[in-house]
Amino acid sequence: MARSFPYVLHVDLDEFLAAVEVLRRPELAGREVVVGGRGDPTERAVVSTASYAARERGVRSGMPLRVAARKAPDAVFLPVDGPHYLAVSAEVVAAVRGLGLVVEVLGWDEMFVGADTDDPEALADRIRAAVLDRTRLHCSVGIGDTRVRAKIATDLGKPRGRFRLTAQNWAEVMGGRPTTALWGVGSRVSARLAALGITTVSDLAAADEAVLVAELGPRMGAWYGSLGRGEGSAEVDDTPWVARSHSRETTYQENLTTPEQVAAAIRVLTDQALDDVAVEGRPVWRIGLKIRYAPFFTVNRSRKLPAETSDREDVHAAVQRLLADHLEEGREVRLLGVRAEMTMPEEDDGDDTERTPIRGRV
DNA sequence: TCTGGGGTCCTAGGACCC
DNA sequence: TCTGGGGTCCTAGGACCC
Repeated sequence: MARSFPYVLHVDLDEFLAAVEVLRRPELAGREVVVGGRGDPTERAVVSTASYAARERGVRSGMPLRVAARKAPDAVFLPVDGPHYLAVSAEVVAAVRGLGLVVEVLGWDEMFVGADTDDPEALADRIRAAVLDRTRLHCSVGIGDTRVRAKIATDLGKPRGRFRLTAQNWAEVMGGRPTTALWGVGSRVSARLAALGITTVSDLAAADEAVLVAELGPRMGAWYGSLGRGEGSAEVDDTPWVARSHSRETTYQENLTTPEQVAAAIRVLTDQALDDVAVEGRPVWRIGLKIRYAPFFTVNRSRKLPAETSDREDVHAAVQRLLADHLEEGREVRLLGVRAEMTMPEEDDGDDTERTPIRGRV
């Protein structure tokens, strides 16, 4: 159930993937550790998480492993071990739920927690202690009177700390920062805002909503305005997430060059995506295809199926048709992806749930 | 520097129907 | 012969997040 709280806490593990790997290999403590891809810095892959020591050398999430290796030649490179992180993540969530709190999981390493208390700092400390006690992992906690403020506050408390960000200190703490400091404003939107003369959070907070709507659309325009003021929901919803789609994509170490190679690779990806769909037990109603041609030009194509289906061969046939209709032969292929969108279970509550643009999990 | 993988949501434009 | 207005469905593309 979704419920509003006086305070929302945002709990975020510190250097999660790297910290988990250090637990498995204590001799790595304090060292430059980079987790990404298959752990081979000569491959086409990027950094998932770098330890704080590696960050001091300039290594960042999303950076190509090759670049990371140049910046931190002595770093230890490790492969991403998703299943293990998922298991550890479940332990972290259990530690917080064990305190009798309402928890909304956002991803592997973060969650919102409902706080009905006069002393949110004390609760934050209890959470940090419980997580450390059960998993030997450190986390940081953001305290806010909205979800947005809690989420942003966490970074201000990192590492191993906490920070309170509410209507009282929002303008003072955030006003002078660039709009990209906000959760949901990336480089593209910040550039469009800058063209309107809006460069800081306080600029955005004071911006004319009509101007924002004209530039960014009716829904998003209004939403960005409130974001600049830190306003928004203070709800925490602990109902389990229902996935809308599953997808698989692969960047090939060597580009694919023939249509036969591409068709075979698409079949493999479709099978993998359908394995995830099968766990959900819901039919597929739409399929998507992603093709990244060399050097780096990406197209997405999708198609609604003539009828919902749970038959694997139906989906295979549809994906192969979509591919045949859109693959440009003679161009080398760097990445392929297949997405299957599933029907949603019938909703129990008819009223349309207030959905914020920036969501998603993992 | 040479750019992963798994997701979600929003917007715009064309097709089609009344 | 040149032309409405509204609504819905579908697809492509964009943006963002972890």
